[in-house]
Amino acid sequence: MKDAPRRRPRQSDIAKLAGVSQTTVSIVINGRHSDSIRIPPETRRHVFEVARSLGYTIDPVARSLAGGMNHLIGVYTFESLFPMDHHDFYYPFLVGIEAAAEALGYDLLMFTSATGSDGGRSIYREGVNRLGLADGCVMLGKETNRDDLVRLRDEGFRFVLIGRRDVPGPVTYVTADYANATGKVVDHLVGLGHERIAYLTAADPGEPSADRDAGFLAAQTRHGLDTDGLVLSVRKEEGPSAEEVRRLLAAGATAFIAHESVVALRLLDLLAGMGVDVPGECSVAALSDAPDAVPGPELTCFRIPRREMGMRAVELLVQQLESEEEVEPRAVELPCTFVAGQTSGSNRKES
Amino acid sequence: MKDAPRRRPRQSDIAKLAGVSQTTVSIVINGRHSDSIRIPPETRRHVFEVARSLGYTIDPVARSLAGGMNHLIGVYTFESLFPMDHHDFYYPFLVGIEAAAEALGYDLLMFTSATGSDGGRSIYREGVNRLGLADGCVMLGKETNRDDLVRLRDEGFRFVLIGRRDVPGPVTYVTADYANATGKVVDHLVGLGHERIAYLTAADPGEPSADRDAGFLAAQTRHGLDTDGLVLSVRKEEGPSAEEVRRLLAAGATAFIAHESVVALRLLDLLAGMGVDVPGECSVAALSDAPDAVPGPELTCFRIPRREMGMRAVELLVQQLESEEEVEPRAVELPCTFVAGQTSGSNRKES
DNA sequence: CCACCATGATGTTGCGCATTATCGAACCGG
DNA sequence: CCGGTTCGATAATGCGCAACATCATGGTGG
Repeated sequence: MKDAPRRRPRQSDIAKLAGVSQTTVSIVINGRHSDSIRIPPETRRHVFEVARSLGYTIDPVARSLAGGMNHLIGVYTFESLFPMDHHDFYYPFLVGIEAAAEALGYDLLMFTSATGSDGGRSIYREGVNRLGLADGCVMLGKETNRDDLVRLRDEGFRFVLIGRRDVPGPVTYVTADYANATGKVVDHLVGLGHERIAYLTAADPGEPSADRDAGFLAAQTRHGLDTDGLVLSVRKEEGPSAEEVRRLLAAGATAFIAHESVVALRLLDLLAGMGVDVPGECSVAALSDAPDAVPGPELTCFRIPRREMGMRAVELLVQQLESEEEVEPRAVELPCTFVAGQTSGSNRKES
Repeated sequence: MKDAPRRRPRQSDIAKLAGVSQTTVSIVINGRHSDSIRIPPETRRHVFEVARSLGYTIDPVARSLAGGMNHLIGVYTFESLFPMDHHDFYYPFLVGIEAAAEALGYDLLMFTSATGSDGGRSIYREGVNRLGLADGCVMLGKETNRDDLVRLRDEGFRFVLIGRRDVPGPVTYVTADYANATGKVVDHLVGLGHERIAYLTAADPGEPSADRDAGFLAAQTRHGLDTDGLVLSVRKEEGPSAEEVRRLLAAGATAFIAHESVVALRLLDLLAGMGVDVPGECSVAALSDAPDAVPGPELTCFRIPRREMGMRAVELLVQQLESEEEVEPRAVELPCTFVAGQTSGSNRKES
């Protein structure tokens, strides 16, 4: 009894059965009657009944085409969206993005096909911009291609970045206030009596690192700290060597601040290996959050409000999309929350 | 220099600029030239160039309406897609889905807006089926609404389920072979000399639970086990009570099998509290995987191949989408891998 | 009895694309 | 020089819906 693939019922089907016009059906279904457009309750009920009996559902595609917006927010990442190792990195952002999108009635379009043959991702593949599928886009990830971004904006495409980018011209982005948060960490250590603070900055550059550096510099000036021989550039993958740590200790360091929590954790291991007690003899702090499920003492650090950043990004984007006029690009900085943790204590070495 | 909100370029724009017809543009863009439809490479290149210079992207909505493919795979979950607590549950599926989609050149459309006012999700909200935007859909989650699924299928919408569903009529789904894996766990325990095995099944029903029960039943028959007074129905949220565990021990249980790893973990705590040594005096096993980042001994259990399930689901779906004729619905069962773990040992109580 | 207005609709158009059915020109053998 | 064939394209149509402009009817006041 399998008849030809049953077509979905359309408004015109309802119209025919109910003895009204397709226009009327549309008005009734969308509840668009008002003072100027009147459909008596009786007719409305009738149309609804027929619609129900047919199992009618609006075709979102046709509606979109007629109306303009897809109600789709693109999510674009420059790396794989669901990586095994970055697990804890993207996830909180996505949680926020999903929550906001859901609240605002948008669906999420995750771009995965944009991967080039070289493995790297690019927005423009064969000159075609897949992103256009979405009404606007939230962009996430570390290695943003500036040229692509500029081109995107010049095409009039709406997007919001998560993470600050120094792009020529105005863009809207949401970031965390790394500079301030860094300042608070320094304040904390200084408040504990530390005067010789070793600073392990990130070797690979980027705007977030720059912000942390700026925050540290400001705090350093504020407290009149001397950092002679106490600054070290460290690669995330390698961490500092034991030799380097020994040198910093020899230079009088009583506290360590590392950009990456991974580096801070490695530091803890090294110090333990040297018989240096943390936080008894020496304090360690990180300028980002520690991975959730890592055993060991809680780091002195700050939490990056990733969830909130995701939400704000979507909210800003939707605001842009739904306003008629051009919206001025905005930069939003969300505060980080300081975590005292258990790896910092008062300085016992009186200088 | 701010001009009126720039419209997206359309095929007709390209056509005008390139001096060809919109039809030609469509053919070129979609690479639909063949023996019968010929466009010389020169013209093609030209059209592509103009398209690129305009930053053209296909409008998925229009294309959809016209009956074409969007190269969009929908991902629909009956609960929040990125939940904080289910973190480890969905993620591996998504990893697999993304990988397969990327490999096959599809983008992912995550449906979040389908959440009803009651908080629960339904495909049909106010009679609107958003899913139609995607070419097909991968469906994920625990509380599938059977009626919705049947309706979807009858509308001719293509989808693949992750997780088995007993839906009237044929559907394609990918699941794990829980029955077999359960059997292997039982075999393992029996091999260690256990004859009195307590079985903690899930109180809230569902196909996966049923499969485990079936697997257990088969193994029980195979080994001639007596389970008198050893079967307990347990709610995941609560776990068994200390009293219940004591009763099972009194009934001679030397090993426990729990559906949920959470329950198994709680069991471990309870046994420890009673001074029962695991795995010395008593063994514990789970019929699912333990959360990754949970401290404590590794559970005897099996790993559900979530990543692979996600990949297979996408592959099956794309296969359906890209074949001309109707594809016979298929049920795929992927094997689980047994994990010996550290919570089971040989039975010391000689019976 | 007509002019006028409120009521309750309807006909038409177009969103951007894919598809179908054609069409003109060039070429080629006889 | 003409019928056929290949090559390279095109005009027209429709997908399902919303927006816009328009229209028939009946009652009411003058």
